[in-house]
Amino acid sequence: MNLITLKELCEMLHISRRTIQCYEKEGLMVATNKNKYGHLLYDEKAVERAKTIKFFRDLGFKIKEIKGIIDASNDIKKEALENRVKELEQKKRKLEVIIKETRRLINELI
Amino acid sequence: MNLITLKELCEMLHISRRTIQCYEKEGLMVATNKNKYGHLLYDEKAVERAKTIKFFRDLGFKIKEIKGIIDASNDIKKEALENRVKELEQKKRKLEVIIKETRRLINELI
DNA sequence: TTGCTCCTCACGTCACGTGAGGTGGC
DNA sequence: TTGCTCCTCACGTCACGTGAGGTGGC
Repeated sequence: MNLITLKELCEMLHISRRTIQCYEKEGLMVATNKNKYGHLLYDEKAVERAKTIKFFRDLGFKIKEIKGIIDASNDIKKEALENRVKELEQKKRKLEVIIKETRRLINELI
Repeated sequence: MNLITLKELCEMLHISRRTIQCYEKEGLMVATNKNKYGHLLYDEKAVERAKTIKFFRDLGFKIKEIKGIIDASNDIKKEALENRVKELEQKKRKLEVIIKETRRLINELI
């Protein structure tokens, strides 16, 4: 049972202490334990949980939405992910359009 | 001098009344006038101003950043826009990566 | 004792969203 | 008088950011 500290977890996932604190307050995850000094500790399962939450966040899901799908069936997860992929592709197309528009504007600003 | 109402401005730009109110409170723009009933009115210059602000917002600039560039020289604007385009392309690449990852995950969830 | 790290609140931030309470013409 | 539209506050929201104040080992 390898336990890591909150700081190590944050460095591993490239997120802040406050972000993890937010996940915990919303009930999305819990620290595995505390050491004798009161420092928060996380085991591998907790680390995986945090990674999953971050993955959903990167996909643009809100914390409350994540609460609704992270422990749901594969069918529900799959549907949510498929819908999200469609939205992300929409977003990507919009990004491409605005990048082009901006390029044009930059050239006009010579 | 064609004046339009706040509602018409909002419909034209596909943004909310509250969004315009926010731009105005931050000092980014002002209503041209009010009619005798106190309704807010905007002339073509104000409409163009609002369009420009929305364009910068779509590009991801914060309101305070917009305050710093909207009335600046073309050189300053150009630099800000070029930096932003680079960031948007970064964002686009990240989006592509996460879309692929999600597709892979969806297939694993069969 | 000093410096360093961690912890737990809790207010701040950003760009609006969402009423609340009031006005004016029809 | 009723219904509809607009207006101006101002609190709420979301996901953290940023101290504040305190603890414990070295």
